[in-house]
Amino acid sequence: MATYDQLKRVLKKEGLRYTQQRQSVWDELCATNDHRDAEEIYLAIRQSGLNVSRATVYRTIDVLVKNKMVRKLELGDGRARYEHKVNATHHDHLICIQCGKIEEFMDEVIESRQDEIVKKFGYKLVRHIHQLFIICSECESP
Amino acid sequence: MATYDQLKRVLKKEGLRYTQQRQSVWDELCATNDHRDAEEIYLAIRQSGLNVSRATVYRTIDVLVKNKMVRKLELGDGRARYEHKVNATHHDHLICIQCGKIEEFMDEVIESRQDEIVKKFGYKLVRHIHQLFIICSECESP
DNA sequence: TTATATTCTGAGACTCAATCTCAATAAGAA
DNA sequence: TTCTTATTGAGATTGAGTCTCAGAATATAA
Repeated sequence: MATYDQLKRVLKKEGLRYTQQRQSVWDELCATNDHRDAEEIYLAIRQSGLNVSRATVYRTIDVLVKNKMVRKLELGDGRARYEHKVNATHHDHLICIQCGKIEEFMDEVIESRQDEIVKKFGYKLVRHIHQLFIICSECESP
Repeated sequence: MATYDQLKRVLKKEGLRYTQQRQSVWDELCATNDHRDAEEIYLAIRQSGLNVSRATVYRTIDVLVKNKMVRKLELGDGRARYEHKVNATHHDHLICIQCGKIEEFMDEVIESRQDEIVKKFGYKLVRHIHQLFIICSECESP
């Protein structure tokens, strides 16, 4: 697995042990490009025959998010979604409020305007959330 | 009170009765330009000597949000914040991750880029969230 | 006005994602 | 392999927000 070393390296950096459970969480996150919640990831791992607890899933995801291997998405519905960042470039999201489909967008102009706004205030930009809640074409005219 | 009629009109439109409790929630929301959570609003009303339940605060806020008298802000920390929209123009938010201070920004270029992006996808924009998480000048060099 | 119907409220039970606890288990250094 | 220490899992706990339902308040009918 290509990302096996990355996990080991990050765990070592954090002073954490390499375990089968942590590997399985990372594997499952990398298994798709979906934006899934913790419960879906937990169930998918169990589906594959491995025994991992919810607590471990949450704890491992936290480490991965902290080390930028995984991105956490807050959509305002009380359940965080996660996406792995292997081979990923920066992007923000379009979310269909009807079917829940999530798509990605990236706009250089918006990115630089953000920087300028923050600069004008004299602040330091740490991260941003930019979500466009839409009705997708399938939902608009099925 | 300038916004007294607005509340009555909206309640009538929704087929709801005008009550002291609903008025007090709306009054408290209008009392400041802060971005407060439901608990803070609940406590502020009680502080002023009125007896209103948490349930009523939440229920009333929902009606106000639905009717665009109040805006709900999801910052990803599990507690929604609310701001009244009296005399307010559209804006998005800068949030200091150190002290929690919230400031407002508005950028025509970003607004129109958003529309273009959504149009390119063939979707219909319903609403958007754009939050810049920053470290403010006071927190950066105290 | 009084009677009747309907909505509203409040206290606390409940939900659900996420976090915490702690005894048992596993990793890894020596 | 032994020993120390971190990790895990089951279930308890948290906390924001929602729901329930009997009693209170308000509107409508008479």
